[in-house]
Amino acid sequence: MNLSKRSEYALRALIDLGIARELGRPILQVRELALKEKLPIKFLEQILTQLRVAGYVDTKRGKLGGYSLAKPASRIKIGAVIRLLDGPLAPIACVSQTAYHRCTCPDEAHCGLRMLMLDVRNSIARILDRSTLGQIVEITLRKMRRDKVPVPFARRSFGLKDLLPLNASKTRTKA
Amino acid sequence: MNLSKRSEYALRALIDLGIARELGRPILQVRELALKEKLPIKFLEQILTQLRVAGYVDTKRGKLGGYSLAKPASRIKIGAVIRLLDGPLAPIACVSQTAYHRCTCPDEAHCGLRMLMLDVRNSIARILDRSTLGQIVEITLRKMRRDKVPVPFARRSFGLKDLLPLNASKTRTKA
DNA sequence: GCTATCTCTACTGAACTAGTAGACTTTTTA
DNA sequence: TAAAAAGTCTACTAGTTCAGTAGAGATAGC
Repeated sequence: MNLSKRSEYALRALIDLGIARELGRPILQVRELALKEKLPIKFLEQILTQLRVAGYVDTKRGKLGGYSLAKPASRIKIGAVIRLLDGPLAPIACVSQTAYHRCTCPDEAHCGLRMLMLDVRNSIARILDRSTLGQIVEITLRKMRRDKVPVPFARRSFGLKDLLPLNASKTRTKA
Repeated sequence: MNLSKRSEYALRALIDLGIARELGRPILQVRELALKEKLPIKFLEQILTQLRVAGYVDTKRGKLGGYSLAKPASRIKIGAVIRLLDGPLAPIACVSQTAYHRCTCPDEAHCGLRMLMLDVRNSIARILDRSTLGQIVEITLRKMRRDKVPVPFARRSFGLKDLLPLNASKTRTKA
């Protein structure tokens, strides 16, 4: 019943991109994403490439380049992202809707295990196929504001040339 | 979101043991189980050993030996069996009830991914921790009878020394 | 004591996971 | 126009897990 690191990192990155866009910063660099979520940068890069190929993110090369969402967050379904990276949601292939494969049991119609797993797969799919990135971003932001937690990726307020290097605020938070 | 073969085979075996007991044959041999479910016998043996150590099945050695359920089927929770063989049900460790482990995200309380995965884990656990082997056996048997499908592991009706070898009925079914 | 059964330990090939490395291309900007 | 800063692409890898296989040994029934 595991979510792979690939999927986990992909979702974290997408959520961050969604939050950042909502706050007026449509483009983020791999470095920023990796830093914020403490992920290995090169691994994250690979994952973002996968997301680009699948049409979830756009990229811009060169200086001031980076990644952005390729479509409205409300149209990105979490279930689809997980299926892309981890394969089917179903615990066993014989109850998968998207990648059905017969199992070895002699009689599917009377297989107790199958009935149970079908229940599980439907329950998982109901949640993941209905929730969108948009919802998650919205809920997260609302919670952060309610609890007065500083939101990440706030718009840079000093024009293109920032007065502070990117990690300065991080270093100074505790001081 | 995968169920391992280990868990799958374990559950198939337990269900079979439950059905067999219900039909008056409390003990089954590995060979019978492997044959019915088409599983590799030595692998299944390993799994059954694990189930024995955990107290789910009893064994009897020697001729006429075999495996039987160590407790009432109604007291065997599917979730517990899966946890034994596959580890926690939760998709990520930071939402596990039985094996919680902090993740790398900076703020658990405001992590959108976590909220979502908590939902998924609860949904899975709700199903698997509530269903018992007894329920599955009961439903399976009822379905089989309703559909007039021949039930497996019917009581041997000719005393200890069967007139037919074990696989004869299987071979002849189609003829 | 023979035979059929479970028991225990060790081994293994293949696939997967979670990365790392580095040369290359593209864009900005000084 | 060239340096710097970004993403791109391909290849590699250590470690782990999965799904078994193998075989000698213990035990019980006949």
